[in-house]
Amino acid sequence: MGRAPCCDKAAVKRGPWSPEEDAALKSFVQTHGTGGNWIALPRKAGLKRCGKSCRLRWLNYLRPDIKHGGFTEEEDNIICTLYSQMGSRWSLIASHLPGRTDNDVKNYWNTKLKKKLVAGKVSSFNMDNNGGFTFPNAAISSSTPLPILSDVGYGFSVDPVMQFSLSPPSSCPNPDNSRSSNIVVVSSQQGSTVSDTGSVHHHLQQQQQFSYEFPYELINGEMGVPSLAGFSQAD
DNA sequence: AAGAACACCAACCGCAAGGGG
DNA sequence: GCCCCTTGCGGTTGGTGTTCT
Repeated sequence: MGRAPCCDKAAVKRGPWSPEEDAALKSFVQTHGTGGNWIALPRKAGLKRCGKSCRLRWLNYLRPDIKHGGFTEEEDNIICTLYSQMGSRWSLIASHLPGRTDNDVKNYWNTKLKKKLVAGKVSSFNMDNNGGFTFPNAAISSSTPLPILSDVGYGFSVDPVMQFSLSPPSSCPNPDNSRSSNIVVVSSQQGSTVSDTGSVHHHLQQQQQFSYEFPYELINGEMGVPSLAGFSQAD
């Protein structure tokens, strides 16, 4: 026996919401509230929808404080910073962006921001005192302190041998901070993507600099525009 | 002009956590 | 402590519109 479905799928409507359903849900919630029970709500509101579907529709679309439309550069940077700190915790990230939903942020990341980062169009980041990273609107250079994160692009121009440096925060919470990192370097050239990987174990102490030289191969005699696609901490 | 490929995003699915009995 | 129900979350899918060939 599998898990019992949350509702009778044969009896509920699925797919896109009609304006009438939206109006019915919105009117009901604004008049009666959710009553703390989404499962019972569709029946009370006269909707042939699953409670989960109603909840999602309300939270992601019908709530009055929802902000529709494009993300600002400031929102981009907030998302990047928070993603570098806590990964795909979309609801937490969205809680820092008034009017944005976790679904919005997730979709935006997956469809646009990730590509933007890999293309190096988003500002670089700096380590903060808590070991996290921020994305100031600063020019990117290969000497900028590197982040510890995964799946985030980092654009810069380099020599065939790239040298990265990582500065621990001035008030490093763990002065004996030993880390193993994986590095993925991706180069986007016309019509192709070239990647290479490396790993390094480093031992960070307060005020100590770490650097790693990554031998970057020339492909077909031409250097593309490489970016650091992943620099992740391995525990 | 038409079909293919791509991009976007709303919605669904399944799992985990939390709370009440 | 256990079970059941509900909510919340993140990953994924699928429909639709747009761009490319």
